[in-house]
Amino acid sequence: MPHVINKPPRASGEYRRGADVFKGLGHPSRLLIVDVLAGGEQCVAELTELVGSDASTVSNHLAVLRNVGLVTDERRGQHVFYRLAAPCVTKVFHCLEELLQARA
Amino acid sequence: MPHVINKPPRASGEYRRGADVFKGLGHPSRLLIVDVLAGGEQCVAELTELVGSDASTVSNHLAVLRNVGLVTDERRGQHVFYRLAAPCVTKVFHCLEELLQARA
DNA sequence: ACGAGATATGGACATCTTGCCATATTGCCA
DNA sequence: TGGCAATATGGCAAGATGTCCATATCTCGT
Repeated sequence: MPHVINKPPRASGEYRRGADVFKGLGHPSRLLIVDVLAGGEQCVAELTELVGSDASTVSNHLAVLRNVGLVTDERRGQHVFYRLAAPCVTKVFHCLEELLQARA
Repeated sequence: MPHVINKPPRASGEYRRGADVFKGLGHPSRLLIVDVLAGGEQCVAELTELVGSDASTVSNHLAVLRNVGLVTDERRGQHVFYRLAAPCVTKVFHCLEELLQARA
């Protein structure tokens, strides 16, 4: 994304796709989910427990994350397991930590 | 943020603050602005030109970015210059690029 | 094939977000 | 000081989002 590397600002379409990814991370519950998944895959039941919201709500959040490509799902038996689609998300968290730190 | 490093999932308050930062990046115009700022500070007039929206709209976007701590502003003469609050944001962009790549 | 547990989906409602307009505010310069 | 250019702010209407409930779908064990 950075035009630091590729001089001219990107086409608006790219910004929209990129913004959608960040929008996916822009909700406390989804951020919690992604943080948990950074530690390894989890089934929906477990995630629902951790988030503490209605199962349908969590399912919706997972759909959001799936739609923007942040996570992938795999059914095994009667459970569906979610995992991060790209391990790189972990690095994004480090950056976020830096940011929050800097602001304080 | 990652509980990969600091085992237990963080307090909900932290997730809210973190989510707010991502929410700040979760809009095409704001992402464009941040991308431009990654190349160096710019005044509002220039950013307004690049975004192509009403000046008040751009001003609002800048306020959002400022409120979550992503950018800082400095008045010099009749212009207000914005710059990234943390250079680390550039790294986040690299991660985003990786993500978009992986999904394609 | 049936019943139960686990997820997903669709509807309804409240809330937040976005964009533009009109209107302040601020700083420069004549 | 008056006026102009650059930003910011408040208000409003349209659209997007978040949450829950009810219901559908899928998988397994019996």
